[in-house]
Amino acid sequence: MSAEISTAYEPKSVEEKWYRIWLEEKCFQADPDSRKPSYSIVIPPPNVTGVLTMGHVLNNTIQDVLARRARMQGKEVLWLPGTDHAGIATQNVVEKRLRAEGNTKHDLGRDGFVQEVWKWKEKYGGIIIDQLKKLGCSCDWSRERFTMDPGYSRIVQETFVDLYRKGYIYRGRRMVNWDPLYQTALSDEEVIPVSTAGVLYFMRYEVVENPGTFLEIATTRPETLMGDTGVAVNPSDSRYSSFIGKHCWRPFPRAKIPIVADEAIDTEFGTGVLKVTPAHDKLDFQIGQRHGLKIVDVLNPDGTMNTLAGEEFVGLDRFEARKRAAEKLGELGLLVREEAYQNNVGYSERGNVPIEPRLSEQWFLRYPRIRETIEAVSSSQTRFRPDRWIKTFEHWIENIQDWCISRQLWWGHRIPVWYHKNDPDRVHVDIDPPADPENWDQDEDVLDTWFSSWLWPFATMDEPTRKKFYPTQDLVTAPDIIFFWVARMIMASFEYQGKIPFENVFFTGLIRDLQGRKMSKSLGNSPDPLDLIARYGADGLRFGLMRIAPQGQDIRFDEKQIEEGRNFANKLWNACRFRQLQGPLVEGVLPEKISAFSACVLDCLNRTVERVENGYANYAFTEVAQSLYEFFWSDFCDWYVEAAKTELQSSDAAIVDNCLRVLDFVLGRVLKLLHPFMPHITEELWRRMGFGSGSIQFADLGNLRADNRLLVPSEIMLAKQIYEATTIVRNLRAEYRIPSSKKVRIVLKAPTQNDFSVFARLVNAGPFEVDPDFDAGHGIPFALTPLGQVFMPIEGLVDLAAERERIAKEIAKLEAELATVQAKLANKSFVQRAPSAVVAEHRQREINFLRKLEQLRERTDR
RNA sequence: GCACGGUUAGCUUAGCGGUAGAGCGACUGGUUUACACCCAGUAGGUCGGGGGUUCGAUUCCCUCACCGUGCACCA
Repeated sequence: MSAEISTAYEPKSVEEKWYRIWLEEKCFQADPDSRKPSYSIVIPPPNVTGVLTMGHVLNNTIQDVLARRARMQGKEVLWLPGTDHAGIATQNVVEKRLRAEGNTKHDLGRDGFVQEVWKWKEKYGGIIIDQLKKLGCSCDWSRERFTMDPGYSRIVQETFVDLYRKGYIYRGRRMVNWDPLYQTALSDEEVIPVSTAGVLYFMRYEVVENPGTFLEIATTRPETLMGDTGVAVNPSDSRYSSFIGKHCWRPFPRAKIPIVADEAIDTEFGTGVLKVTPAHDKLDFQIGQRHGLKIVDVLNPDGTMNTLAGEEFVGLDRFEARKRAAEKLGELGLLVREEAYQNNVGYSERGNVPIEPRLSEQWFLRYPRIRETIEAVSSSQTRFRPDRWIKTFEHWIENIQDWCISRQLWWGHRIPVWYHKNDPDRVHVDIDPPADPENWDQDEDVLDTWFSSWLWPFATMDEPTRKKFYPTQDLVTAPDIIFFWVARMIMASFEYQGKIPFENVFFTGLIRDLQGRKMSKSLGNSPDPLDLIARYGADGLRFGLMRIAPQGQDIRFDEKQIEEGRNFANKLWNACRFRQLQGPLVEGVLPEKISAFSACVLDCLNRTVERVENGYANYAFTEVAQSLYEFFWSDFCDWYVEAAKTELQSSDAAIVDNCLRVLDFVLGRVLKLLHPFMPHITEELWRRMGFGSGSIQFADLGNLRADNRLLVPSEIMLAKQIYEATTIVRNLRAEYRIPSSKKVRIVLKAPTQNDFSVFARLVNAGPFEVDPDFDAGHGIPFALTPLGQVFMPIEGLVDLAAERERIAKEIAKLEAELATVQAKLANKSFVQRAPSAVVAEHRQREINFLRKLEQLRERTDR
């Protein structure tokens, strides 16, 4: 027998111990040469700067559940981990450190800075990897990848070169989203619309040809008026048609600008007149193109005004300049009025500053394989779960714009393009530099981080690994990166592997706080998962979270739920402790000696296995966790173990023996079923109890159900009746305020030969009698149970009035229910149209109610 | 503006055509052969409002309100 188990489960040492052993035993390593069927999943690579958040916990717990279950199903499992170099985020972290030391990246120069980032990465990067280990993740760490590993980088560059040669990648001077803080272009996906309280300024421009006549114009951005090179109205707008072709005076710097007609002008908005600033607005740029307007850029890359804005504005921040421009308009008598105005302003996702539409030279990708990608998702070749995300996905991809893939950063994959020093039109696009590098300059930009992430599922695998494990089975991710990542991976996979990258995409919900707000650093409403692990254990955290994470629905996080997870682990621990105190394990349930209670618990187990399997089939992890929770706590601990306490005392050795066998059978199954959710505690108990010498991770999940021959319906029914009767009698005791610890005489008035020792114990009877001829005196507390009439003769307590009142209440309740049923049965339409089974069920209920009422009335009438 | 979710006991939620279920919290009682991270029991719900379909609607349809998310607009 193993050492005795302590009374409260202490996760810390157990979790650390097993994780260490799993790594030592290389339990998580995937073998491409294995003959077993494969199962694979690639981790959504967290930022190398990242620390574990609740989102990661949710995400990675689900992946671990899937991976561990697959392992137990006898599959060769690859869960491939790694981190993302996270261009802006990482560069920013290192720049901040430099600034703290009084340096800038320019002091180091490009190469020096990049080296500095690598140093930082080696020293501090990837903390999250260790945190994932604390969570128990069964990743194959021997295959950990980083998006800037030499091999990975090479694939990124090859991809660029290949797409360039195929004509998908091109360079162009275009309007892009400019982040003035980080001073780089961004893709459309990195711009977040934020509802902002602003001001709509109504100003007036004088018409050159009609002095004294003014056009009134509404704008939110007066600071860009120095870049106005035109004024536009809708050609159908009769208010302004006479001005088309004439000119306005731009007030400062004073200049004549043409009045043009353009369909894009909304006559309803503002005054119906638009000032056209082609350098600082996407729509204005298009209008400018159509009418040959000049482009005057009045902003510096950092969001301050440049010399073209005029002397008094130079160097002012754009928001300062806005105020100043409005003031100046006022001084000139050109500001008509100001109006409070709520509008959406595009913010940089990373920099959290308003982005600036800016004309610049950038690299763009025209997406490949769009049709195949739409088709793969629409036809469920890659299946989205829940499938409502298909619509979102289709809408995005059908309106897709070319992807701006260049970033003005130093940290990242440098664009493999060189320009000839003497002949700028000569470009060299290749993964290798030109043979005469001294005559060439390499492009200064790096690629968008997502341009490396979109290759993740296959760029992380070598050829033999791909052969065995690609495409992967499941991808688990939050829906907020459906465009950034999921869609693009499918396209890349079609282009380079000729197939889908994953069979299923499971979109988790977002974790919110109890007020429904997103968790964020600035709100400080995000609990630290490591702190939760320290207090509740990784298993408790995992199970608690999984039990409240409904399919594709956002999750209101409540620490109470994690506490319940810990409590559940403790319950499991103690149930095993109870079992261990009874002696060593006994394998195999014997059909001939099965008790009613055993049959009942095995029946419940089988139903639970059914629910669990359905849950997994539907990716309904909450359903899986919840079924296991209910079965184990309620059916097994509350009912079966309590019943077992009686059976284990039986003088019949066969009964004792088989009860132990059933306990062991169920516990073994429960440990296996729970292992994907609570890997550490189940491993500890599995080995400590002696269920197997090897790791539970590889225990066969094949046959979890009890043999149907054990499930005699009449026996199951008997157990259920006894349980129901137990509740009724406990209820009766409570009504009479008899402490649950106090033994009290219980008489079952029924002709029967069954053994009621379990019942007697469950209701804490002392003594318990079965007496078909019991002479029930008046006022003796009484209840109707499925076993028959139960009396509770209490010494010195015969309160006729109280008992009568209690029964009267019960009668009233029954009568109300009876009335409902009878009303339905009296309804001809119901009897005729409802399915006969439903009608029959109602008739049966009517009979049952009548029978009960009769017996209750008998008690009061006497 | 368009689209997709959600609205069930004080809180977190399950159910999704045929007697509304759980956990937490509240209340009552409890050191009973593991577990107070526990056990037994009680109270608490016109299932967001209105209309429709149906013998019957929390469940299906329409509509409104509110909350959330995405997309578009964003002068």
